[in-house]
Amino acid sequence: MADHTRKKTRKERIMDAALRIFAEKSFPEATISEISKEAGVSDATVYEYFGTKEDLLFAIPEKISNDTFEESEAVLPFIQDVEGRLRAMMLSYVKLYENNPHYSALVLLQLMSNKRFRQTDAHAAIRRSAHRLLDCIREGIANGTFRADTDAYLIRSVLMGSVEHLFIHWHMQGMPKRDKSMMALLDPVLEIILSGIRAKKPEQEVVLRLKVENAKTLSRMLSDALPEKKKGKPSLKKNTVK
Amino acid sequence: MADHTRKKTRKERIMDAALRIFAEKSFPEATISEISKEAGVSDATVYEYFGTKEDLLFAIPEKISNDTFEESEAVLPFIQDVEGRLRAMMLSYVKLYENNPHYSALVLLQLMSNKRFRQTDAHAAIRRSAHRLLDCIREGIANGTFRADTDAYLIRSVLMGSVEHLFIHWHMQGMPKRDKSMMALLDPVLEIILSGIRAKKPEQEVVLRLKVENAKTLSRMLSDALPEKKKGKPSLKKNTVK
Amino acid sequence: MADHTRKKTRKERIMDAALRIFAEKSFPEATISEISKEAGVSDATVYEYFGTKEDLLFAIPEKISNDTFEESEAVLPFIQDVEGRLRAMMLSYVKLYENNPHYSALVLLQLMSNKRFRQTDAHAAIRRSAHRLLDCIREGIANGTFRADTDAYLIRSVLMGSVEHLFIHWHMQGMPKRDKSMMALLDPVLEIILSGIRAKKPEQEVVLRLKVENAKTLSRMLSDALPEKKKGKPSLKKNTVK
Amino acid sequence: MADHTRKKTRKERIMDAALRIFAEKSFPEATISEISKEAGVSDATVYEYFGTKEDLLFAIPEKISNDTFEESEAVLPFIQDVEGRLRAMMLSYVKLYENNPHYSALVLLQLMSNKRFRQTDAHAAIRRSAHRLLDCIREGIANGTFRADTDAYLIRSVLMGSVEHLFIHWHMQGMPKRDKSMMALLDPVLEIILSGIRAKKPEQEVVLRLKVENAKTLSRMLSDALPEKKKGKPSLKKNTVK
DNA sequence: CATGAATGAGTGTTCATTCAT
DNA sequence: TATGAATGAACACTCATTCAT
Repeated sequence: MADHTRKKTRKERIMDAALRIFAEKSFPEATISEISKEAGVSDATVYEYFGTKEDLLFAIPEKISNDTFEESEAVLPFIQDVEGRLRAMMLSYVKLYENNPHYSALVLLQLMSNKRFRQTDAHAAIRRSAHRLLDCIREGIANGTFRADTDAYLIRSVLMGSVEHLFIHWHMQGMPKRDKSMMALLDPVLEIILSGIRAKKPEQEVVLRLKVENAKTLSRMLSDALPEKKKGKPSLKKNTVK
Repeated sequence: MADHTRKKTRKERIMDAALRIFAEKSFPEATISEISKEAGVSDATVYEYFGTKEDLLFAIPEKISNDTFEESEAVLPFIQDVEGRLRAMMLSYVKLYENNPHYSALVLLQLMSNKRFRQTDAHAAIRRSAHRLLDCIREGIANGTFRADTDAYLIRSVLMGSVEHLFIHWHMQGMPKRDKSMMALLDPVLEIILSGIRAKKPEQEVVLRLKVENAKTLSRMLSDALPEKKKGKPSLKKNTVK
Repeated sequence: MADHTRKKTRKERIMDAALRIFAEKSFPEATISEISKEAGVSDATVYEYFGTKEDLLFAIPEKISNDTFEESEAVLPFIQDVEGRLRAMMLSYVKLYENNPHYSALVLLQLMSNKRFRQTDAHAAIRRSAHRLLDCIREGIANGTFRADTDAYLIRSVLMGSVEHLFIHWHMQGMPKRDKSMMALLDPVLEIILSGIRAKKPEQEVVLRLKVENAKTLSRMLSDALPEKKKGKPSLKKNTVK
Repeated sequence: MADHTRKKTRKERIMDAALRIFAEKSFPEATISEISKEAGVSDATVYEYFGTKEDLLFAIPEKISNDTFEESEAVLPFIQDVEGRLRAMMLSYVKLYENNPHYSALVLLQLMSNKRFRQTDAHAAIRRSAHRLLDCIREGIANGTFRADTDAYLIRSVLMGSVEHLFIHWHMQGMPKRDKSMMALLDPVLEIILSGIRAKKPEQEVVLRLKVENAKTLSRMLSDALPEKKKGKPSLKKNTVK
């Protein structure tokens, strides 16, 4: 923080260049000498700091993901309600991805499908973060925020899949500037998904949702209805689709 | 269909081999000579049929996606309701991905992030298919199936992102055999997402959700209420989360 | 044999160039591209024929040593006496080394001390040939040609060490033309070494080595000796030095 | 000698490390940084003392061979007989090679075939030592110890080639511990070679090797011979083999 | 059509060596 | 004197691609 102005070290310059070039050309098509040139060092210097081209690749998310997830974790204890925490976590993803487009391109388009990356500390940090999301959803199920029949894994997949898909397409369209930032998409997405799994609170719902257009008429209807239908069970529940 | 038993042509053998090898090793790590060996032809023969290694790569989804989407399109006219058509389209994705794991690995893990692939006929077919999905969602909005304030793009992203995420993870875990096939995941996912955007049909809702425990009491309550509140609008609708 | 005039194949040209360059500059200092240039092919063509720089290195003695030792083996059955066979074997070494100076430089100065070369078929051929030498010496000991107390291993070391040393020095002096060819050195060397281990054949030796200083005295001594010792065998054999 | 306990200087530590590593891995495969690490100094420090990797290589035999040959030279004046001096010189080789296996591996397996090494002071010392050997053999010829027709160069080659060959093979078998030390091989080798070139001392030979088949006949022959040939020197000398 | 044979172009990686501190 | 940091210069090896047969 204090050294914002400090001249970047060689190592940082190399990682910055590598991130940009790996993200834009893909790992196999990027060459060490292009990276070293952009960083203003020699090829050999890259190998001073990173033993291997792949080591350099993995060093990037290693640094970023650790920084990010530690940061976001710090905020969580201050948020009480499950949905709020869920939103905070998703927001940290979205912010990270939006503020570091090269990073998100790298992770979403290349690293996620790299087998060796999945054995990396960086990927472990990502997994840890995904696990917290899962735990949070489970807590929501346990405390009645979400319906008891919710499949926590599936919800997580829908949540992360949605965000990832939005970013992947954003990247594939060349990251167009949009009036709404990517972050503005988060709440609608969350609302769609969460509204699908929120536990219904029945009594309240009657109270809340009842909209009496004409009380007199209703009163009459009820009176009329009473003698005839003892067990007026106007059906349904039709909750499952089809 | 009719030629199931016919001996595969050279071209088909090459494409089959290429699909498997590209999917398993990634495009840059696959070599023409490995493919030609598996196909039982010479390197040079591969170049007889496909001008370039990349041409061969793109020829694969070209063929598959055209076949598939034409097939699935044929069914749609027979399905009247929007949700049914939506489900049919999603199902055709899921079936394709699950039945052709090499193909889904190739498309989801490699091609999606390939810039040149986006200028391909194969990608055009994929876009067309994605566009039909969008149209269907819009139709649902127009005909009142979905809420008027639904963001069709967002819904499509959530739908496809969920499915893609599920398949990507399935691949990255080595495509484990699961008791429920991937297809069984579709309905829960759809239900979560669609239930979040279905238009509430107010009258029905009153009818549907009202559960009158004691009609007499209610009747009395209403009578009591009448004189005081002419326009008894017991608040509510509180639809926004939190 | 019949195709002496035939144009050399690429493979042969590569091996020829490699032999010369490896011998003159040493294996690590030789480069593939120098070899390929001299052979008139591309670098990649070298790798068509030889998987590795080291494979190319080992392919050279592989070919030569097999050819040579089979050839020399063919003559041996026609030579009865042990010394003659020994000489024939040594001669085949010397001829090979002298007629293929690059080959002898390579083998004597570089390959002999190369650990991986010792696991090679070429080295197996060399070992086989060295073993025949040993067998021959042993046979000489068994049949009385050589003294019974001869250390066959040691003799072989002395024989081969002598020849190798002579060639190493010949090479290190830049292979000077000499009035006597290297082959002319073989017999003197053999004579020195073999004369050191030949079993003495008593009768002949008497004739040959007798030097009578004083015939009268001897005559008298003999006369005196006659009655007593019919078979005067004045012992001796005293063969060990010192 | 006096400074056995003194802490080794940087320079010595570097040379010790270099000797071991050059010998074990070969010069081209050894790296400066491995050497400097083993010596406990930095790469740059190596270059303080030795201008070049090759300079470091040549500095090692330079030091050792000077030390050794000066030492051995000191003893020679005390040995009168030629064979004794020859033996002393050969022994100093064998001792040096056996007590400093790294050194002998380096010299015999790598330096001997290095052209630039032959322009080195170290090689000059080796040549000087080889020259003394030659002088000694010549002296033996001159003073009648060795036969007049001995080829001094050839004898030296046989002597040194034998020792070198034995050591090379010892190294190539991984320097096995042997019941007889390498030094114990020297005398048998010397005996084989020298016995092949020793001048015959006639009297002893008569006494030792005389085998009289028929004393009477011999006696008569001698009597007959006496008047005619005062100094009957019956032929002989037939020294060349076959 | 099919292919064996050939190669141009390229890249990751290594290390001896330098030099400012 | 000692060295940490930096690099220039190489080199083995790979592979998509071509083309004569």
